[in-house]
Amino acid sequence: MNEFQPPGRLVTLTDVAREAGVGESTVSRVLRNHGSSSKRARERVAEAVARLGYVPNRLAGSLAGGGAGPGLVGVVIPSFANIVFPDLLRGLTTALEGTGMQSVVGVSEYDPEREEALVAALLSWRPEALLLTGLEHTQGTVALARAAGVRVVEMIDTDGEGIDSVVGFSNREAGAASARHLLARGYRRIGYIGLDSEVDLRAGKRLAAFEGVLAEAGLALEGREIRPGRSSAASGRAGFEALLARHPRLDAVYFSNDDMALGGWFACLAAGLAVPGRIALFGFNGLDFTEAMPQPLSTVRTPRLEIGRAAAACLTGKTPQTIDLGFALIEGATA
Amino acid sequence: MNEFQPPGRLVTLTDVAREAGVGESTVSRVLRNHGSSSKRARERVAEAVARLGYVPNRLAGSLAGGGAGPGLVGVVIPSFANIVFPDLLRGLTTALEGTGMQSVVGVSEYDPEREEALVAALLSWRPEALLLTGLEHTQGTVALARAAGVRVVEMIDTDGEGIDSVVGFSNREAGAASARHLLARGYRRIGYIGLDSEVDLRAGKRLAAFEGVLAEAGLALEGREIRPGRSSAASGRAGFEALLARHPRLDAVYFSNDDMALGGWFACLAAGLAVPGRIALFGFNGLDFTEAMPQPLSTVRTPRLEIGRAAAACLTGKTPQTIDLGFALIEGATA
DNA sequence: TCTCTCTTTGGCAGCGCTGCCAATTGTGTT
DNA sequence: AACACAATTGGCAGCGCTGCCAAAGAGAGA
Repeated sequence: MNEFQPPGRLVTLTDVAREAGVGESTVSRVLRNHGSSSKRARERVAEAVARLGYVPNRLAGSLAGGGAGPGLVGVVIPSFANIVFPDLLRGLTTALEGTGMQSVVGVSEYDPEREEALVAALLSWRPEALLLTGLEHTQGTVALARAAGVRVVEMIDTDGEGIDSVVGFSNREAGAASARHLLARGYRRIGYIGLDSEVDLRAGKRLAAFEGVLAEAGLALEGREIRPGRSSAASGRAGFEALLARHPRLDAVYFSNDDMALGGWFACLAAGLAVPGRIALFGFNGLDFTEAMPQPLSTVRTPRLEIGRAAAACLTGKTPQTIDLGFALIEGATA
Repeated sequence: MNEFQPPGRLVTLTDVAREAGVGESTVSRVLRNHGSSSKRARERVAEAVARLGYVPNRLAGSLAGGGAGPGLVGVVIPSFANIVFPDLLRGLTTALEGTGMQSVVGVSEYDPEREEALVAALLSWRPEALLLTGLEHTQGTVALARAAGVRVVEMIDTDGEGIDSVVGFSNREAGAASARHLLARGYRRIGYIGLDSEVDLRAGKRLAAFEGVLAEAGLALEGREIRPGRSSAASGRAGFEALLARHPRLDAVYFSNDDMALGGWFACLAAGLAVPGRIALFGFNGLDFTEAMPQPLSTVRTPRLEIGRAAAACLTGKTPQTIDLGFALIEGATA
């Protein structure tokens, strides 16, 4: 590498051209392997690049080429604190690997206004595509996304109208399936533990559908505990203990998330409550640990990695797509 | 928003200038709130921007301004699968919020070569700074990072020489402290369960220091189980069962990660082994769930969020820094 | 040897923006 | 009313690269 660069001025393509004794366009062509070039030119350029330690400037490249070549993908997720979203990114990154695209990530903290600001900020980097979470956005977000003229993929939820492409599963159906499962197992005095539905809209949809099924059976939630902050085992445990203190006769609890359910299970263990004999537990997401539990958690497995991967596939697609990847009800041993 | 844009041509600053009836430089100045401008100019520009739905092109802006204004930050993590790294990103993103900087994330899958390729790719977007994980990199990575002329922050590990800035804690000391704790509690027949140390180098350092302390006490690991794939409760449980089958007389197990330890605890529960009476469990990371367990897990809490936050602070710093954020040994109830 | 075609090459405009500078306008002073 | 001075403004070069095009070189065939 060249250690004699005056700091502040990086090696440019022009430097490489001079060093290699060829024209700029030749260097450009060789580097992008685009158009024809002689073997000799390719060698000289490669040498010069290595000698100078040239790193192309994609800002300039994308600007000049009108976004030619693989570029950036803007991604907005609500949070890093819920494992769901890293899982999404994991699937996405895996699938993006090899395309040369890089993701620029923004975190909205479940705030639609912040999401809008992030979308504007991300679009200013002229990404090739925009990935959002959920279907609910501000008008401004929708307008920005539409006007950007790039593929937009909304992930996770399929219950509603998308801007462009949608990849996910039906949260409503997942909630309904959970309720049907509990009813089929004979549970009637059911409680719910989750976060604010105004914040986690998908959990809100599941809960609404869950309650809908209960209502059809002439039942209602016997109690509910809405927890502040993020989803965690500690919060689930505290919520469970509080809920059970208020409603001692509950025979099942539906959690918004497996993390929370794990906390509930810990609480049962600590209090010596038989699961599911005394009380049944039902989670959501199908996180890894659930199957390792002495009694596997009854839950709904969501295709998080697959959503990320499918979203990546959508990005490059020519036409908008709507993909429902479904979910799987895991019977487990806790409900 | 303007719905009449011929697709493919986005609104430019020149369009805004024309619409507002002012010069381009005026628009530029107003938008960046840089230099002086009259109230009238500001209003007209704001109107035009709103009317046209203008989104600035930062590719052009950064190119022209020599990287002026808040830009991109390149981040390379080994994986999204280990909660540690999303936690890092969470801290980072939180701290970056409001600076206007956006992070471009690459995942190396613990492969140094891939890390090098990612660094090259990220640098081509001319980020303001580069965040790497750990201190071990290929020569090429180091050369690229050095030549880039930007702040480089290596996160998590402080056991060694950094390229520029370093934020983390001593993995060696964490391993040593864990061993001292187990020895002090009287455990002598100790096993280890973790992933390949060649892959997770930090875990390797912890284990080496752990074994070093045992050696000083005239002891050695009685057995070890190296698991393929990623860290998970399921893997921890399977590893624990396998290890205990081979070494039935173990009285304590040190896990490379709390996830794995949770799996071990599940195994004990399923097999009816008293913890820590029959066998003690010791984890690493201090993940959220550990404190919600009926017996809180004995572990070492690592300052993951804080590392992310401190790294963000380093980015903007004028001089390289080395920050050791330490760790906390959590006595818990399993060892 | 000469022409015709195909390959390879370099020059240069321009992507959208910012920095610089000179020109213009407005304000306060005597 | 004429002046100095500050605030505001627009034109234009140029950031590093790519696309286009015309020019030059290399073969191939007559």
